[in-house]
Amino acid sequence: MPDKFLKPYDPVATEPRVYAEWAKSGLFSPDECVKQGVAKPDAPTFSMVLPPPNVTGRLHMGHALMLAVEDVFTRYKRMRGFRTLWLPGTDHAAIATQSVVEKQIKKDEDKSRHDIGREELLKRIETFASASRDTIIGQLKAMGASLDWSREAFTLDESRSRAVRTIFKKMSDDGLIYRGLRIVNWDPKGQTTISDDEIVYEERPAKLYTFRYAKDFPIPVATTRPETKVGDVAVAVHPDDARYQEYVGNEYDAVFCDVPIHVKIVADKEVDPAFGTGAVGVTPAHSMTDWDIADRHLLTQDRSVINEYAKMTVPGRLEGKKTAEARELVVAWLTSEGLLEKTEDIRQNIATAERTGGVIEPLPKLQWFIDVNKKIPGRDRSLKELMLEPVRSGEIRILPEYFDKTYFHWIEHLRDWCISRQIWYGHRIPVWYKGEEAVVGEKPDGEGWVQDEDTLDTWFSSGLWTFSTLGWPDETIDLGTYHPTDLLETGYDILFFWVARMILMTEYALGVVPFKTVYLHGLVRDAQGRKMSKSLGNNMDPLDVAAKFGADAARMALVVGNTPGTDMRMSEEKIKGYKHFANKLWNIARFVLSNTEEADPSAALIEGRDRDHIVKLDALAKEVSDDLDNFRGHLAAEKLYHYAWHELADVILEESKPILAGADHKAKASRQALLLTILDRTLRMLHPFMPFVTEEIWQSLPTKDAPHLMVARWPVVE
RNA sequence: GCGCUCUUAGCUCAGUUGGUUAGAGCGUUCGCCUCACACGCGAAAGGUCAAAGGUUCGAAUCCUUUAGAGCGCACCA
Repeated sequence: MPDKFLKPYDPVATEPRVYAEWAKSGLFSPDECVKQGVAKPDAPTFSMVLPPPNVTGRLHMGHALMLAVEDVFTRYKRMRGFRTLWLPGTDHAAIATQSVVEKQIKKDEDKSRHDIGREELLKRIETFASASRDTIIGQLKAMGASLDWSREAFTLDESRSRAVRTIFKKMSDDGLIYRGLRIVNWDPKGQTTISDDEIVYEERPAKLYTFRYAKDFPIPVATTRPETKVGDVAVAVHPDDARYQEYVGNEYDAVFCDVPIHVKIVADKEVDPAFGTGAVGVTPAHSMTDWDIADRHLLTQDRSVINEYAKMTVPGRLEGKKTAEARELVVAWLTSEGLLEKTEDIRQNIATAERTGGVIEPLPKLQWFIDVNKKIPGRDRSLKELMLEPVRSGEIRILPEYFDKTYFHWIEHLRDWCISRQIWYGHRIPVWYKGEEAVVGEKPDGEGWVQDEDTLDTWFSSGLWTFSTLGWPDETIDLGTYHPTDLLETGYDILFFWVARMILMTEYALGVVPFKTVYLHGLVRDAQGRKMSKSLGNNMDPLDVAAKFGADAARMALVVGNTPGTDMRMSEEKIKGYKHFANKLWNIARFVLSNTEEADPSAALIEGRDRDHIVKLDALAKEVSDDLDNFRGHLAAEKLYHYAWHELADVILEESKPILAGADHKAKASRQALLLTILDRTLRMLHPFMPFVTEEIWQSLPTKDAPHLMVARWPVVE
């Protein structure tokens, strides 16, 4: 028995060393597995892409969960002889990354991005992103992730950029991408548009004002934003509302707080007769629904009264004022004119930008969109239908299954996807202008071409991730071999952001699904069930956890009993429990090795009642394999834990003591072979969950039949 | 408003398609440094599976209703 077993297991000293040995072997790569004979050249494949972490800093426990689950399946498939690819990478995360760097610059130098300029800002972001990437890669390795580093990708590298340009051009040629004036979610703080999904609603107290535009105006109107009323072009009432029917069609002129307005009364079914006065002042330029109402009634839509800095643009006393200030001025004016009828306190949901916290100001802007309803030429289907079909048919299976309802619900309400952003970090829109001319795709030859200023929504490039990472648009061997991928494992919180976009992009570009199964994990919360966040200071850093308890312990704590789709609570206590388990394995090995030093490990020696233990273990192996085949790692882990501790240690080891000390040599030999066999198989099955400690022990076993446990054969009887 | 999920031992959660006395971890109580392990061993207490009704030979598991909690989407004039 090696001396190392005389001391308790030390994960901190062991884990980095073991990882380095794996990395050196090259066996994270399926090509190398084939070359070294641990996978057959024609073996079935199992492939997965790593959801690329944002290069905004460092990983949190949610990432650790993702890594643990994905590595479990990866290692399992690899041990079962699949040509297994788990492909790593990072995401440039446009807005998120830029806003982190911008904040830092603001703090350190009190400068805005406009003070610094596009080129310089990009340089700084790239430096930051590259440092983040290094940190993140270190964390991925510390968690034991068996990722194929030879294929590492980045959403903004040249190969991925080419994929982005290619698909943009294809979509544009198919008429699916268009540029149009629409109401967008403008974030005045971040100075960019954001998508509907990047909005967070915050409930705040607000005041609801009931007023008339003028003394002779027949209908009182309720609003929480009096300052926008200078942009009104109509008043909408419900078609069935008896109170106002006689006025529908009438038009009125008024001067509202120094601003001349022209208001028409229209009937629209969108109006809720029970809210306020049942009459809506229609402000097309600054409200999504009002824009649509104006659209239906052919009213002016471009009556803009607020600019990108959330300041008023109308002449008179409001000019140049911030909206909040303007609101007070309008209320004061209404009061002095005797037009204000009522002020009520209400609770209101305010749209804010997820990244910057800025209050969203809906503005009409010229933006790039993807049309999700238009039929794709030659396919007789819209992008929306492409997203719907594979999930509906079961070609893509979402786990837990109930999430497909959420998915359908979201798609049904999906509107055209605004893909342009007014930030600098990201894929620049591949459209080139010269005078009246515009060219989509690669930069045309000749002088004087200017590229579109905007960048693409970061999800545009991450939507390509399963195939851009495999070399698309080139017809690479990787693409043919590993795509569609088998499993996509990610958090349910990005089902729409990312999973749906991947299905859209892949179905569109390749006409196939990006993955066959979607495994959605839940959120990792703190011991009290709160979300982990910087402001609460309850974050756990996976590196700290690994340093304290070992990555194996952290992985087990994250995996055992953690059903997909369900949030979990994490605590140091829990992780500590699995550190103890790693030590338990260590001591089991110590016992077995010290009692079998001169023994023959051949399983053929096992006889009599000892065979029953093998039968039991075979049954467990079958169950665990079945669980893993069906992505029930949480059950498999629990069963193995229970077996190792309460069967192997508590029962088998205990009953072995008298046999090993006894005089019956045949029984002793059988028992010794049994112990070695069971320990060997248990370690194999635990390896996907606790790769480090199992590898470290297995290296000292006489049953060792491969260079690494990582590529040893999975012990299941077929 | 539309939709989804959850409610199982003191706490945190499992329980795969309905099938024998409902499980685990932590915690608690009692006894143990027994030559693998005190990061441990042995034993014990603890649950009308939210409530009511239904389907069934049989329900924590399926259906209906109710109550409470959480989440998503929409609205938010």
